[in-house]
Amino acid sequence: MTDAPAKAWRIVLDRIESDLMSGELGPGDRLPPERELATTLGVGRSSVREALRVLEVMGLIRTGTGSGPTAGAIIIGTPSGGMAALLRLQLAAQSFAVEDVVQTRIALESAVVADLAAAESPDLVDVQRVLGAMDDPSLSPAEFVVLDAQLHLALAEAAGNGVTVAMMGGLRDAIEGYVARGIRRIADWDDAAARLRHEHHQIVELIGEGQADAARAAVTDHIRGYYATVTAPTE
Amino acid sequence: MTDAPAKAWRIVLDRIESDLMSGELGPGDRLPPERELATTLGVGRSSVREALRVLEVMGLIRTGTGSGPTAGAIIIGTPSGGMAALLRLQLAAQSFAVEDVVQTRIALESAVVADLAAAESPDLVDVQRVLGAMDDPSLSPAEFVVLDAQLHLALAEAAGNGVTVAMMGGLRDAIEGYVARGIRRIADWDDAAARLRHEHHQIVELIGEGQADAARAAVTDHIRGYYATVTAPTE
DNA sequence: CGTTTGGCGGTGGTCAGACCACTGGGTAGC
DNA sequence: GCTACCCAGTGGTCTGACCACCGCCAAACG
Repeated sequence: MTDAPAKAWRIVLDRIESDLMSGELGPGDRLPPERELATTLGVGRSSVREALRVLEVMGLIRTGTGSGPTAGAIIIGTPSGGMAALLRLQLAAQSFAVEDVVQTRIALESAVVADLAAAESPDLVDVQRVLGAMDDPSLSPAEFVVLDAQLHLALAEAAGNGVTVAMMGGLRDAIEGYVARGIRRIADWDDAAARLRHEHHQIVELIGEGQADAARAAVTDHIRGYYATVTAPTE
Repeated sequence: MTDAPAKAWRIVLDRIESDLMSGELGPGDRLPPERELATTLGVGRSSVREALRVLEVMGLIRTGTGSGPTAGAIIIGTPSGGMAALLRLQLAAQSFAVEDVVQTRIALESAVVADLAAAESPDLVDVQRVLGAMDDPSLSPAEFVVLDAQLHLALAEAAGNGVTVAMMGGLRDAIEGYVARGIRRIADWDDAAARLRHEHHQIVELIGEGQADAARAAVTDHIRGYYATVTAPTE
């Protein structure tokens, strides 16, 4: 009873996780070849592959064919995509509501700007750079959206919290498909873009002035207004 | 160049995701049998299994052998575990820092209590129930920690944001292994527990009084103090 | 007639083997 | 010395097979 026969792929997953935690494996390291892992752990190669697939989708490893430094399963240093994939799938499965995702994004971003405003001398170089790039009036809506994403990510990165960066990126990625439909519906794009630009500048300014609460409120309004615009009634 | 041959398992994953978004598949539905999916999509069964494994670890489906209603791959209604698994693995891979996880938890929970305090008449029945249960002075540290987790989760659920609930649960789960070591190091457990109890009551009270900012500050101090205690120098 | 029991079909779980594409390095040929 | 080729090792995929498990149903039994 008590000893439920562990599934083969879970053996592999657990082993890799414990090796990661013990420091046996670390960022940049290469996992043993699939065939070797299989014989070592006493499971079939397909089971090993199922475990590696999970790690790959979660953004922990990168697999490459051939030989050389790029081949094999390599542990990724900076996480990327995993959070987005998870949120996107859960959103698709209706486990999450779009409204909740937006609200969570507000919670995280308002905390980010509040932290930045409270910081002694935040490093806003990247933020300022993207902010300037967005002032180009010839930007297409698609380009504008890309830069907008970069701007918000830059703010999170400036706060220095990797978890928040990953979550914010994931949250935004997950709802990108929903807002993309809305972007094309905006009648007066130039007007909307002008408002977003103004709000961006205002938020960064508030951060610079150390007004945490005001920055928090501005970001909340900014994000909520953004989604209100792109999800406005189509008629 | 442009037509990168899509990996077989990604074909399966994308197909299932699109079926989910189009409403073709929904919570409670059963996926086609692996063999049928394989022939339908023109891939091997092993590729189908790799995709399903990803969905399973992410908490989207539950697989069962045999026949009957519990057999096959069934889409889960309420997400669980996926976020925790992702965060735990990323933490193990040193992609995330424990400090960042704690900070993100503070950001989310402070937003939760602020929302609750701002709400007209929040439903705090579950919160009050767990709060009362924690007053039992005969609780062991392990039991106390379990109830503590329930309390914080109950707060998030009261706010009605599924994404935040999942993230908070995942964040807490991910660092559970780290704090478990610290719990046993607390010299004066009764003293620490008394302080935590007091802070819990205070936070709930502030929510009831609608003092959003004070509740936010109290939660921030509460969580930071908690982790400061369990990660205190061992000497 | 009611009950028990056995087999049957369909499901996921796993493994073994084979083949392919790709990459890098070593070697034979120029 | 340089070039072109071949080889070994890697992930990627498919096929076939076998097993454990479970519900269903019919046959056997009382």
